[in-house]
Amino acid sequence: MDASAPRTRIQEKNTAAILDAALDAFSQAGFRGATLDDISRAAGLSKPNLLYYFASKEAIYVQVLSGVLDLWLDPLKELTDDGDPIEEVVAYAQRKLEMAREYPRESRLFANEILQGAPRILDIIEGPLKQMVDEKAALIRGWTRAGRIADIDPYHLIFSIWSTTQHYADFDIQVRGILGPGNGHFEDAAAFLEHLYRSALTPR
Amino acid sequence: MDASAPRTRIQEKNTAAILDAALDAFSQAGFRGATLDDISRAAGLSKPNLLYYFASKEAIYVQVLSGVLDLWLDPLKELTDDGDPIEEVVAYAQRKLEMAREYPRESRLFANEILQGAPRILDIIEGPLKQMVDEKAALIRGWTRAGRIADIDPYHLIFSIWSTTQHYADFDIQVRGILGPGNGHFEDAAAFLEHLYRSALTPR
DNA sequence: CGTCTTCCTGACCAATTGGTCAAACTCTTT
DNA sequence: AAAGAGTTTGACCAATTGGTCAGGAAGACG
Repeated sequence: MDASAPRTRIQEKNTAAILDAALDAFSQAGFRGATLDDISRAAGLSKPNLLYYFASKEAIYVQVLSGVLDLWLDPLKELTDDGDPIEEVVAYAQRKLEMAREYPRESRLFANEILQGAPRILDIIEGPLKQMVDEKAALIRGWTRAGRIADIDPYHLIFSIWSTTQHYADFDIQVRGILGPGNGHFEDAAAFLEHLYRSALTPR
Repeated sequence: MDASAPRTRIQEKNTAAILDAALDAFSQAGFRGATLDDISRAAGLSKPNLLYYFASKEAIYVQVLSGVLDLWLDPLKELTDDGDPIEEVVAYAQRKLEMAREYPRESRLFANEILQGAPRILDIIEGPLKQMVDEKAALIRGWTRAGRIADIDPYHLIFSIWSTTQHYADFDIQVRGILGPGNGHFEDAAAFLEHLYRSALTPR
């Protein structure tokens, strides 16, 4: 069966349940740590039925990962030359932080994949992702040359935005262990990141 | 056998080989992803011989993790009231970056553990680690109150230092995929982070 | 209603994996 | 060199896990 294009209502419902359960499982335990039994139990289906919809564990993982990738690399596209450069960058950081809050499972799955050496998406990183980052880095370089922002390495700026924002999803347990439960710290993080990038980018 | 206190030369050599191989394996594949066969092969020992030195896979992992924790939480201790506050924070970030360069395996193992929900070290996070962070946060708060640095959330400052520096170890593949191979980017990262934190902390 | 397709399951399988154990080997010590 | 401790291994085991398969149940449709 090809579950990438559901044709009936039952297929649609079940593939959605599988992918959601799989996102849960894979993001918590990694590819190897998650089992088909876990996923099928969480999806409310039998294991053979899982494999009726997807050819293999790998196939499930790849489809989940593919969905995550689309979602994950999207916000960067919106970093454009439209408004004030500093506001653009700050807004991008806020958008990424929002993603970490709204989609922690996706963030963790991505982190897991990269940690294991990105065996399935290395070509995407070295291809489309690199290309987009190069593009945005050139844009930022242009702002620096025009004197609109401080002289700053655009690649490491982007890396720092990725890391600081995703930290609140990937290291969630650590953050909560230190700050206590609840979600209030996201407000503080937003304010902190705004200050961090505004001060780093403001020409002096 | 209790491998935590080697008594003979053979024990010393073999436990060291096992722990090193285990650090390799666990940091690359996580606890579940790594197998005793992997570890024993890399250590040049038979599997039963591994289990002569360590009671179980879990015991190996715990000992490796314990070593990593000691190493990992150390640099923060050196953040003191000795010199100029801004230089102190910048130096801390540089130290952490240096750790990411020197000990990427340790960084990844730690990241893996936290990602999986820190099942084995949650008490350390909520206890000693939280305590030390609280302490350092109070120190930084004091600097702000004295007008020596900008008004900034000390907890999120520490989180951002952790995330930006560890990113170069944990997301190494992504960084290299975008910047190309080699280690030259660590110099650029050091310069970037210095600028980032200097500008964020300088009172305006 | 009957038929054809889609959906689902119990039973089963081979491979992997963490771990055991008795026996053998080697090194140290007296 | 003999005793005794420390070290190593091959053979084995039970549990888990990804995956298969033949057949049955349930929908869709003319």
